[in-house]
Amino acid sequence: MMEKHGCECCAGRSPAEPDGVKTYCPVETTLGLIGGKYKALIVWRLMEGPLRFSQLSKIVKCASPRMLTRQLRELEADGLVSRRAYAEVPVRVEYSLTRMGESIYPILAAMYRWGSGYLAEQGKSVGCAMRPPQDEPAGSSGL
Amino acid sequence: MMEKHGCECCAGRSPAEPDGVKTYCPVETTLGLIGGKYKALIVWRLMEGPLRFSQLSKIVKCASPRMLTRQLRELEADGLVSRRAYAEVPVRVEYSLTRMGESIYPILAAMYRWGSGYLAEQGKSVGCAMRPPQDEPAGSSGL
DNA sequence: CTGAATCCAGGAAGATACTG
DNA sequence: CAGTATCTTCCTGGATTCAG
Repeated sequence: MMEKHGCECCAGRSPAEPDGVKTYCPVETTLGLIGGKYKALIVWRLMEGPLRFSQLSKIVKCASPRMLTRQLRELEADGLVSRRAYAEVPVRVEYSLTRMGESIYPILAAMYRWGSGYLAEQGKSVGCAMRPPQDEPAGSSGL
Repeated sequence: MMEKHGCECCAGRSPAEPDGVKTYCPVETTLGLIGGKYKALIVWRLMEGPLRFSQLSKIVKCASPRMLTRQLRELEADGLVSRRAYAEVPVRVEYSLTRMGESIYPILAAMYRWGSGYLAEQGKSVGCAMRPPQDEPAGSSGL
């Protein structure tokens, strides 16, 4: 996934070094994980607890089933989301965050806060399907 | 730039609300600003001080002049980078961060740290043209 | 030195219809 | 309910060439 050419400058998404050892840029990696369409929103909402496919569909209203499935599959392959199917009738599938997925919350929250400030400075108004982040435990709020 | 359709769920990159008021998702906005190719690397390196076009070319080795120019122009249009041309012969152009551009550093640093942990857990090795982030002032290191 | 102009390929994403 | 299957469009980014 995301295989590119192999140059030390953009060693982000999986270049091959001359000696055959692949290296990755942490920032590009992180961006690649949550940069996909709806991914940030999906992860954000799953922070509150597991959701099933139909519930996610309502949250990410404009995503076609195909897109939603793809994003979820990628998040699953990347180890941020886990999928659990229940053998019931009708079928029930629940998506939840892995511990790795949960651990990315501070970054999303930081982006939310910084983005809000940026938008304010640009004279634009905030409005999205995410809910504002909870205040962090004292000490990290200074980010 | 980045005009899309207009749905409250993906109200990230500039949807039009029914009443004509555009709203934006802070997280999508932030991702849009640094998500472009080489943008994170460019901003990261400019943290250390202004750089001219040729210097950036050496840092972002695999970027063609066209791409580098485009990324820089977008960063400039978004208010993160400022461009200064000196009427000399030969021409000299310096790029530097605006205050808004500098203010995004904690987010990049947080992504660097989280991404490093993620890569470690995946058994992959880190290696990129960025330099590891400096330690933050005590208190915010707990991000 | 710092780009601009042009052309092109590949992947991401949208629309629509269908299924176990 | 929770997806798949196709087809198409769009946009990002790459390669190359030329210019002030």
